[in-house]
Amino acid sequence: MAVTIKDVAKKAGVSPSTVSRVLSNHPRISAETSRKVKDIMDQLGYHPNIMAKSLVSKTTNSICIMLPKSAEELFSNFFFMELIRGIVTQASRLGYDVLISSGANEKEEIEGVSRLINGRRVDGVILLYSRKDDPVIDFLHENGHHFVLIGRSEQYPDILSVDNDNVQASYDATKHLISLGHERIGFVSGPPDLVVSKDRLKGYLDALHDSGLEMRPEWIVEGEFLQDSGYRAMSFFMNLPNRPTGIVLIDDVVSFGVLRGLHELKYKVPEDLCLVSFNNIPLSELSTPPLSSIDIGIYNLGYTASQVLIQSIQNNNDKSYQKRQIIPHRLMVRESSMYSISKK
Amino acid sequence: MAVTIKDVAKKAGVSPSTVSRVLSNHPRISAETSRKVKDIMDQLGYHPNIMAKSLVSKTTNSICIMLPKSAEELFSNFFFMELIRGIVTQASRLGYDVLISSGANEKEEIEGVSRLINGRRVDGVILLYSRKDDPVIDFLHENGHHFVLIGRSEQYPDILSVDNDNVQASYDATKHLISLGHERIGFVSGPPDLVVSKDRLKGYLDALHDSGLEMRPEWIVEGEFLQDSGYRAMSFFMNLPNRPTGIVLIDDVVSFGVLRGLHELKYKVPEDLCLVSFNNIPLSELSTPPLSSIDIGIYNLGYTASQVLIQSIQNNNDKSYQKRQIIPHRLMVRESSMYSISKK
DNA sequence: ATCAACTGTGCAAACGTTTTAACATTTGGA
DNA sequence: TCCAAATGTTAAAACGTTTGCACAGTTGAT
Repeated sequence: MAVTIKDVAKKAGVSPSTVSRVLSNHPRISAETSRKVKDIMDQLGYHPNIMAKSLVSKTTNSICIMLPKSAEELFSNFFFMELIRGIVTQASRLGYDVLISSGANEKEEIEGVSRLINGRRVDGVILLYSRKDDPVIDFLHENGHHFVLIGRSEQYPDILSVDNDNVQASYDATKHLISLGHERIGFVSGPPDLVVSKDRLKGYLDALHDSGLEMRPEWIVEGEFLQDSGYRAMSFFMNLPNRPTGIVLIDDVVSFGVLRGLHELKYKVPEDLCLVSFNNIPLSELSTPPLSSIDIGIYNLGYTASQVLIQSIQNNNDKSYQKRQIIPHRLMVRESSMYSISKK
Repeated sequence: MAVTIKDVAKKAGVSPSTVSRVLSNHPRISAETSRKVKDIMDQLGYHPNIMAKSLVSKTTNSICIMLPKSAEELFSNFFFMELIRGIVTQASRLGYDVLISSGANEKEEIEGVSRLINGRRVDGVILLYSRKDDPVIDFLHENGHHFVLIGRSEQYPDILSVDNDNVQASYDATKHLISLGHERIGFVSGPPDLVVSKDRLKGYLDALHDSGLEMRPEWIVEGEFLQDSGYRAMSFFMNLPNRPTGIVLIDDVVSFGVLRGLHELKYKVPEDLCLVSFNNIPLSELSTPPLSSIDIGIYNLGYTASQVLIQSIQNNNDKSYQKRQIIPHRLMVRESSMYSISKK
């Protein structure tokens, strides 16, 4: 059917081994033979069978991405697509293919990843999230598979990971409000089982503490990465007797919910409430008013994750490289936080 | 190293063939043998080697998605992620893995897809876009590969494709404005080399024609799927002597650009200009005012594309199924178009 | 009792590569 | 001139499956 290495060999009058060596640029092949074989390949339209190659070489030149079920959420769409773009771009540059796997729950996720990695279909895995106590991480770690985590693991501090300095980023966002004179600052967090929620909360608390500002439990609200959470947080905050004048939010989409609510209730942003959030998705400069946001370099996170994973696959033993990569963040100040509080 | 079918066979005291047959639920295997072999598999932690299986069965149980370089554009992020989710979900349900491929230009795209499909790494391809005269389609069609197009091909009308009835959808959007009394209606299109731009333009023109309304060339503007295009179209329209009172736009993100411009210039939506656009991305109900938009069922497009492709792979010969699937669309009327023009 | 059909299993070839070891030829230093 | 090293190529085994064919044993209708 398809043309194989044997067909090429026969037509070129050499052995299959020679053809194989031409393919891999083996140093001991003469220039003449190489030329001739390559011509025949073109002529016959030869394409190496990747499966056969993988079978014998025990390496697949592909990696897989675990897409969490939470990718269904609104927030995730931009974030994950951007991550995937970064991953695919760098992987492809390094000659790797990318598979996407997903599962409806943790059990399915493990089954999927196990099938792919134990079935020798992929050489490594990228995890796009970091839950606390994640059994998928347990599985990969215990069995010594190659993987990299986008985010941070509390269970295994020394695994390969690519992350932002979320504590610092949140510290920066909070300090930004403090520098504008805000003294009552709220925080809208994400699901408590995500490490990122914890880290950003810590940065917020640190900043308050360092500035000698009051921290009140009722100024901290938990939610999802959904605009509804923002809406609800807004209602809650605005009804407090001594309400915050500024808030830090875990994600831009949550901010959109807050904006919508404030608009409905005829509040003004930033005069009545200042907002700073995370992720700097493209629409955050399109909202009314435009949102101040911490750019976390999503594409760069994905790009670097590919890089790190493939490096680890290729230098199986070499432990010299950095285990944990930190992608720099950057506060984009826009109208939603441009309001100074004058002290009375 | 890893545990193979032979290890299982030896331990179970049967032949490798029997183990293989247990794996594929061959009818002639006795219940007792099957039980025993399966126990041993669990005990040994056996996982079939997918590569070896593919090599002999000449089928990979995977498909690939060609991610166009335009995925870098803003609009695309939500759209493509949603498509991918649909594709991956259905593929995984049918036991297929999904690979993502991309290329910086058409040449790279063809090389990538050729390597994967000729290298027998994937059984079929899903194309996420439909350009006019696309060489990737030429390549796939000429070589008789399995593929499905999300969109429509002008070159090959009878290839497998999943699409909306974009002409009708655009007709509906335009009719909606007409039914509110609008008589001067503009259209903001996308890049002219995309089939979808052409189809939506046609629906708009048909609707005007059927209602006996005037069509003016200056009311039709071409752009990209970017908010900047919307901004520019807005400036252009609002400076016309006899400007439109309503416009149909190729994409929600373009509408965001229009909204921003109108807001800056203190125009009111929908009073000064009514908007209806396409795709109904989640943020379109969050904008001020919320956008009227045609929901095209993005997830469903992806889901169906998987379904159709895999069906075609599995029934290689059977030509009985529908070549072209149309996903229903639905107009979501929101505030941006809720303004009737009274006849004078 | 006979034989056809069925049931359950094993043997061995095949899938398309890579790679080890071996071989033949050439080169060049002493 | 001789031998060691370098160069270029090949034969054959291996990777882990699937599957057509063969075979033995059982069943059941005549």
